[in-house]
Amino acid sequence: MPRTSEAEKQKNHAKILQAASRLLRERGVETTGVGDVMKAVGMTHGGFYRHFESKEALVEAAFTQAVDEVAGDLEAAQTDHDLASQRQSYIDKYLSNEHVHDRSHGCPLATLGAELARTESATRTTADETVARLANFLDDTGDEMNRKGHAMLALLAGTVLLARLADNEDDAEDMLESSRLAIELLQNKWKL
Amino acid sequence: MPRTSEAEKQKNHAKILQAASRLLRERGVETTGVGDVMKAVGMTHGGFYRHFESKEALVEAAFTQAVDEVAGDLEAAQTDHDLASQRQSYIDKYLSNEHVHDRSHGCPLATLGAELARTESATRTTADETVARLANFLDDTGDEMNRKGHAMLALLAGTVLLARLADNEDDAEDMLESSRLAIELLQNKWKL
DNA sequence: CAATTTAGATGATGGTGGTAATCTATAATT
DNA sequence: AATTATAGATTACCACCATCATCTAAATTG
Repeated sequence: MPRTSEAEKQKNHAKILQAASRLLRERGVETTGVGDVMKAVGMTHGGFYRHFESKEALVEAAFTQAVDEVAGDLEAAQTDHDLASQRQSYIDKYLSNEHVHDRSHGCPLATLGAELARTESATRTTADETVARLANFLDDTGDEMNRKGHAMLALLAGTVLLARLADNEDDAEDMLESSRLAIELLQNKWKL
Repeated sequence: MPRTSEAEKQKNHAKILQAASRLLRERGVETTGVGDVMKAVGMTHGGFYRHFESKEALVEAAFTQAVDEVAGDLEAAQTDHDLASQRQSYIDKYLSNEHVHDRSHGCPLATLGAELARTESATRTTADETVARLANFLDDTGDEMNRKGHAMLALLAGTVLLARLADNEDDAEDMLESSRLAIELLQNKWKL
């Protein structure tokens, strides 16, 4: 059957990346095999190394892809009409039931953060940069360190992390509501 | 060499649990093997199944152990003289550099939460209960759902999660300082 | 169109990890 | 003291996984 055209190769590359971006968030880095990813795109594991040098390279690319899916438009949106409403929309989506239940499309920091923190890979550095990007998107009115934005992001990520532990739908929802109130408080009463 | 006395077996059991509690937090569940744990206590993997029925049973016991190490005295302390200072001390320790850098003795929710959220194991339920315990320790003045306490815990866990991604000591410290300010705000300005 | 390159399939390799079987020396029991 | 039970060591087994070698059919090149 092989070989495929150059155009098709690029499509397949994108599909692998997409599948990885979702599967890694869904099942974690260590628990997702190269073969799983390839199977998800309808291919066998053999062709993988025509697309990526190693699993680690895939993880890095997929993480970046996940970040871009979730946050890629944020900076672009900052020149748009209503930045405040864009921020609020992001917060609302972050603190939604869908986000809690669908890891595969959610924030990669909440899902993979702990795993990445254990590594010295380039992916961890990417994750670190993502923290700054998101924090700056969430707020840029505070001090130079943007403490307000960082605190808001920590609250968001921590909320989803803990809400995903609940085996009860209502508990998860309470967790989200708690966080909404806290975010509001941070937004309105942050001094300096 | 075998066999050892009943008393020694119990000691070894405790040592295995302790090593697991630390190694799992340090390296994660999926990346820590039964053999690694046994090696850490100076034994070979063979004897493991005299102590635990499976790796999953070990994980559950070790997680509970980690929780008890970190939070076990909290409820007991609530009858003590100065609950408020005890809370503040807990928060200060949580938001410390040592906590960020020493995963092996830190809060298991921050380290293992994401991994546990993917499972349906008893350990996840334990983790869920731990959330409630800690939230109630952190605050009990609010509504019945204890939204304030839950928001505070989410902020704490999220902060440490993200601070551990920083490859720069100062960035991590800024993250912690941001969170301290936010905690203060939640403590003082939470309404209802 | 002939020659060459290569995307993806198949299968092998080496390593690891969880679990079970067996062994042995010592503790517990009678 | 003799017997029995068992903690921990050794070894084996099986499954999984990352990576590589090889094969092939089709795409690219000239």
